[in-house]
Amino acid sequence: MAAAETPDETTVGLGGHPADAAVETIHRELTAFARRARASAGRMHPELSLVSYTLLGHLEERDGLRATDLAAHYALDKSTVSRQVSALERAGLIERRVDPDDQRVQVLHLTEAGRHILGQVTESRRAAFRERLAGWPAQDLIRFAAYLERYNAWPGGEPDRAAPRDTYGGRGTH
Amino acid sequence: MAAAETPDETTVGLGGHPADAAVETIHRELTAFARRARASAGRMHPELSLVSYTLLGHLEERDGLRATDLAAHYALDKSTVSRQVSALERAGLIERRVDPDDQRVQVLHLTEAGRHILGQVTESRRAAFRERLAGWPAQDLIRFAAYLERYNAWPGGEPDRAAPRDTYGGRGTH
DNA sequence: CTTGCTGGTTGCACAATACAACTCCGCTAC
DNA sequence: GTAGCGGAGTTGTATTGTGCAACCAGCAAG
Repeated sequence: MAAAETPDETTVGLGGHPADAAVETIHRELTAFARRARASAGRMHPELSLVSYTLLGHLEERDGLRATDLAAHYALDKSTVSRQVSALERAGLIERRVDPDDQRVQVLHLTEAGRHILGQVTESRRAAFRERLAGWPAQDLIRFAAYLERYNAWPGGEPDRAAPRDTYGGRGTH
Repeated sequence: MAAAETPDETTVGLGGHPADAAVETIHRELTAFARRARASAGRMHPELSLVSYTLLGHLEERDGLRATDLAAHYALDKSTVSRQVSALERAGLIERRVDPDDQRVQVLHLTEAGRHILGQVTESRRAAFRERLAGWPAQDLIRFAAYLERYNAWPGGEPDRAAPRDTYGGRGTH
């Protein structure tokens, strides 16, 4: 799957090639998707914003993360995460516990309620996705999923813990 | 989390099958992407927010759209579009002209400045995407692009003009 | 002309976010 | 030890995108 070869920038680097158009399309479609994701997510579950949902989902996968981890993972400011986490805690969906090894650190855990809500939301979100993907051949689904994973896994894209994240030239104003 | 999988497989596949996992992955990855798109876009081009960029891009493709069209297309509230359009106009990137056939309607056009800026932003955004997609075989790029298009083209998803948008049925009075 | 619909704008509220200043804590150097 | 540095979180402040509701302005029927 790696397809590490194809070093030929020629494939993706030159204007006018089908591949170039593809990049353009990917760019546009992904952006369009992003534009809507938030809106629809909000409509579906007023209870859980897209952010909250995402954070919660992340916690479900890896219990015991620190706020900083989440911030790094999503390229969010710590303050944002802090507030989101506070909200989540206030809502009783997660718990913050001080790491015995390092008093500065707060380890985050999903509560039962959190797990429950997350389950519901995931279920209905998944249903929507499934509906949307109905009719797709399994083969395509698998490939699509793989592409997305590959895309998101780009180094610098998801600096999971201790990551440089110079992807975007650091602090911007690029 | 594919634990309690309700096997309504008729849709995309059979519970617990690779296809189902794929849907799950698509769901997760797409969401993760959405979470970041905005942030990175903002960092890259303070000049043009993701929304503005998107709207502008849309106008480039189809000159002479109405604000309502954009709203429907992106599932945004008309007020939001109205404000964005105003901003864009204030910035001299687009022009609003009254439709001679219907005085209520404002037809939107890109100005030269708008086209120019859009070109720049598109170029650098494309560069980023291209960098990220470098090394992908052309075949994969094309397929990926096609998948995304197919995904976004879902009937309820992009109600171009006259949109029922009952996709997400519930009007979560937020 | 009155009613009703559609496109658009404005007032208001709110959520998400960034940035900066600050507190706490742990670690290292003196 | 104490001082100072750096990392984790929190809080203050401002900005932006957003939706909803109320509103105004044309068009189309009756």
